[in-house]
Amino acid sequence: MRVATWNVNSLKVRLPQLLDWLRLRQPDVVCLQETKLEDAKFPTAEIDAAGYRALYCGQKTYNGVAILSRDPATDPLTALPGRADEQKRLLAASVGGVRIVCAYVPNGQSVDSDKYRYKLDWLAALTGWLGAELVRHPKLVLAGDYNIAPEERDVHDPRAWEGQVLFSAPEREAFQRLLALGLKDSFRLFEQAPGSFTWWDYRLNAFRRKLGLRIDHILASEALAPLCRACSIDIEPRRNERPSDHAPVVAEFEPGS
DNA sequence: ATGGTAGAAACTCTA
Repeated sequence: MRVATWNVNSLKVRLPQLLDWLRLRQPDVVCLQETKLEDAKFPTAEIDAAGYRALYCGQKTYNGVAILSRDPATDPLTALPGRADEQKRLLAASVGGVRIVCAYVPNGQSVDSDKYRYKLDWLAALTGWLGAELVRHPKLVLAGDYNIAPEERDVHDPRAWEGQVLFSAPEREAFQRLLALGLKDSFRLFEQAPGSFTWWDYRLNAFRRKLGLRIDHILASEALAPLCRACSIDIEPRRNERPSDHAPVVAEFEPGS
C-alpha cells in the first residue's frame, strides 16, 4: 500500500497538478491538506475519473482535509471526538485494514500568538485521542502537515530557526509525545539525503536556495512500521508552475498490510 | 527594521 500526504494549498488551483501526480505516482491512499474548499465544491467527478474515491471535510478559504483512496474508505471521522472545532483539520478513515489519519496541524503563526497556544492545545488533544484510536486500530498511519520540524537536520538553518514557530521546543516536544505513542517517523526508517525538506516559503526564492523545512510527515504505528518498505519526499511538484509551497511525501507499506 | 509571495476574497488574513 502506497500512502502519500500533500498540502496542496488550494485544491481548486492544484487540481490539474494533483491529477497529473496521481497518474505518475499511483498512490493507493492520498491525504490532502489545505483544500480550502467547502464540501459542496469538492471536485468529486474529476477525482472519481482518476480512479479514486474521496472523503473530505472542508470549509471556505482556510484549512480543509481529504482522503483519496483506490479502495473504499470506511468508518470516517471528521473531528476529534468531544472537540467541536469549526477549523476543518482532521479526517480519519479505514482503508484496507489500515486506519488512515489525515491531519492539518495548526501553523501557530508565531510563538507569542494565540494561534500558537491553539496549536499546542490541538496537538495535545490529537495525542490524547490517538492513544485510544491505536487500541481500536493497531495498524495506523498519521499523515499530514504537522507544521513541526522535529530535529535540527529537518531545518536548513537550525540556529536561525531556534525558538521560532515550526521549530520551537514545545512544538518539538509535542512531536516527541506522538512518537511516545509508539509511532515511527517513516522517513527516518531509511537513509536519507541531508537537506531533505517538504516545505519552502514562497518568498525570497526559498526553494531555489534550498531554504526548506521538513514539516510534512507520515508516522506509522508500532504494528505497521515494520511493514514500511520505503519513504521519500517527491520534490518534483515543487518545480511546477504555480506550485504548492509543500512537496508530497510517499510511504510504501508491504502489500496486504 | 521587517520585507518578501501566494491564495482566497474583498482589502485583510493566513501561511
